[in-house]
Amino acid sequence: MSTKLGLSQLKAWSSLLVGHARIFQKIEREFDAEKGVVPFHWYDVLFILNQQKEKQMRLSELAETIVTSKSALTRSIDKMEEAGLVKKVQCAEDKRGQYAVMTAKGHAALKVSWPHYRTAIYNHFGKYLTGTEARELERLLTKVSGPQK
Amino acid sequence: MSTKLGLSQLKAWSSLLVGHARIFQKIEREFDAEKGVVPFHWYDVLFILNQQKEKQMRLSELAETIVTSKSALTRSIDKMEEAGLVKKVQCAEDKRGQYAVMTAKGHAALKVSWPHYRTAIYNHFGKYLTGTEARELERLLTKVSGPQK
DNA sequence: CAAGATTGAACTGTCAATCTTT
DNA sequence: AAAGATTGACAGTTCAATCTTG
Repeated sequence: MSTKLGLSQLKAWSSLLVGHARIFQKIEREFDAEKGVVPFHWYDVLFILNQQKEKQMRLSELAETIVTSKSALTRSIDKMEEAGLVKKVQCAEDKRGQYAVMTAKGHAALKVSWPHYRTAIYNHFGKYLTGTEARELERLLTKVSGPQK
Repeated sequence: MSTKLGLSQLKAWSSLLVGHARIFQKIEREFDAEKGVVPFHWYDVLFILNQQKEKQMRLSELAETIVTSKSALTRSIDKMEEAGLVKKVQCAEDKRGQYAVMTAKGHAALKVSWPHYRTAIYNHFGKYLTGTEARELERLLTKVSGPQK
């Protein structure tokens, strides 16, 4: 396997590191004291669950989707369950499995949080891109994250 | 302040989240058992120090450069000092300040680690991009991370 | 034995408080 | 009072070990 890492690729890599860190630093800074706005990781979970019919998903599948580890997800989901935003339900077909199911309170939290995130994403990310640039950035980031699995 | 976050911008945002997470997951996975290869954050520190004349930098400046908090950096640098890769030296002009200075062992660790990172960055990132695409990705990520400060 | 999920122990990062120097 | 840096307490993450079911 070759290792021809060119200078332009290395600079692109560096811009990914720094750009991602900067943007996140700014966005997370905004929501420290907000009321009813859930933390980013929770938002991610609720966002994905909301896309599913039945508003539920298997834990292992959810972990893959939001790109985290099974153990980290178990702990997040337990916290979210304490907060009443999801509940865990045993799988009927496969007794090893668990579903995370979004509750009404979870759906409400998603709705309350979204305008805040939308504004932050716009102010610290979206407003710097034209539509064409946004589509090109998406294309390149998708390409570069490689084949699934 | 407006909140016109378009769909293309939102999709670009999502690709940044997922892309970054996927690529990092793969690269970090590769170095669990490697010998003499320092963790990513340490590599970052050594890389930056190596660019400086005198191979040293003030802690607060270093924290800004690698986009992390002062307290997190203090803890990293202390660990790196334990491992002998840097040492801390009090600033002569400003007695509040500390320099992180790369040691010979630190420089050796940088040299040992680099080929591993170069290969990983190539395999999980660089190889998916042509030179033109890499330059365009860098341009967009730099633009989108906004004005400094 | 493998897959889904959980847990304990150790580690790392974060926030606010603190200390020293400017 | 503000800046550079550190620290204690705490929350979140990771790794390997474990348990249950397939």
